Amino acid sequence: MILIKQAGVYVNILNCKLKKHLSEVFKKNGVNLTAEQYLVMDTLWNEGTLTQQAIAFIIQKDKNSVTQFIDNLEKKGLVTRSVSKDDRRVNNIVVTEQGMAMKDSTKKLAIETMEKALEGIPEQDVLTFVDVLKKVCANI
Amino acid sequence: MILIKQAGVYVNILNCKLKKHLSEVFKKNGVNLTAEQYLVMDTLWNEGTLTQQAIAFIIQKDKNSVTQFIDNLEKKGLVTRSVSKDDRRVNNIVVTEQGMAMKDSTKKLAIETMEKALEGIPEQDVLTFVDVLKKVCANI
DNA sequence: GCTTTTTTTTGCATTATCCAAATATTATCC
DNA sequence: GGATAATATTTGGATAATGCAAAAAAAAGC
Repeated sequence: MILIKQAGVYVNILNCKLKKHLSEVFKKNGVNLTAEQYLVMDTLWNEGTLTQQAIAFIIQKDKNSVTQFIDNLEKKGLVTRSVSKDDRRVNNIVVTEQGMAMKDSTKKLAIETMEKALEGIPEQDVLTFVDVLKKVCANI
Repeated sequence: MILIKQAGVYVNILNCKLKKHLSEVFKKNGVNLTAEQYLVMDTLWNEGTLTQQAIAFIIQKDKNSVTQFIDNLEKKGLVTRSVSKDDRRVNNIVVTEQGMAMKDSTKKLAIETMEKALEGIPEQDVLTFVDVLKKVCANI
């Protein structure tokens, strides 16, 4: 019972710490991205060009938030909006050269940060952890 | 490797969903609290009167955030600041009658929300989940 | 007593998120 | 074909969480 309540509390605390920590690691290494902006960039790096709606679906944020993320990433020159030829309501979000140039090093930083965070935790427990995370996401 | 990266992503998504969902449940039941405000109230309900610094330590937020949480809770009439007699720099944060009146029903709502979120997940996995959450928090 | 430390506040900035309304475009229905 | 509905995105306005730096007030140390 107590444990159940703690789950929510620790998810909150952990999220906060992870975001802050990742920001610091990025900053130290000259990467100017918030956690959410990284989320978007990583999605684009993995999936290629996507519409804003598709991004919103994948990272499970609402459309207004995505509009803002793209605004900020565009200001930084990392992505561009390109109106779709098929449907002119749609923006295709394309990673720029500058955005691609930082891909490998930035991904590496993110992975190293998570590896350090998960240090000393048995692999099986990490598997369970991610599995529960996904299931709870689906439950809500 | 992919899995490790996912952990951070899902912690972010889950936190967002949990906060939103809890807000909705609270709202539906006439409880006017954000997730963070609930965190503070729950801490005070459990521990009794605390200084702002103690609250910040327990919920692991910074002092400025706590100042704001207390401001908002005070506006809602749920807590009061009471200058300590021992050390006049210190505010003792006291839950008001109104704050105490909502304790049981609000706690119940929060627990039920988490129970639903964890529905269908084996108890052993929930234990591992919370254990990993705590360990990762400690790692950062 | 003077300096340092501690607790909290204040002001200011950014970011994430939400809601509702507006815009532009496409799809549908009669 | 033209009115209407649906879709993708933007905009404006709001709240909230967080961060940083400086200020204020009180206590502690020497």
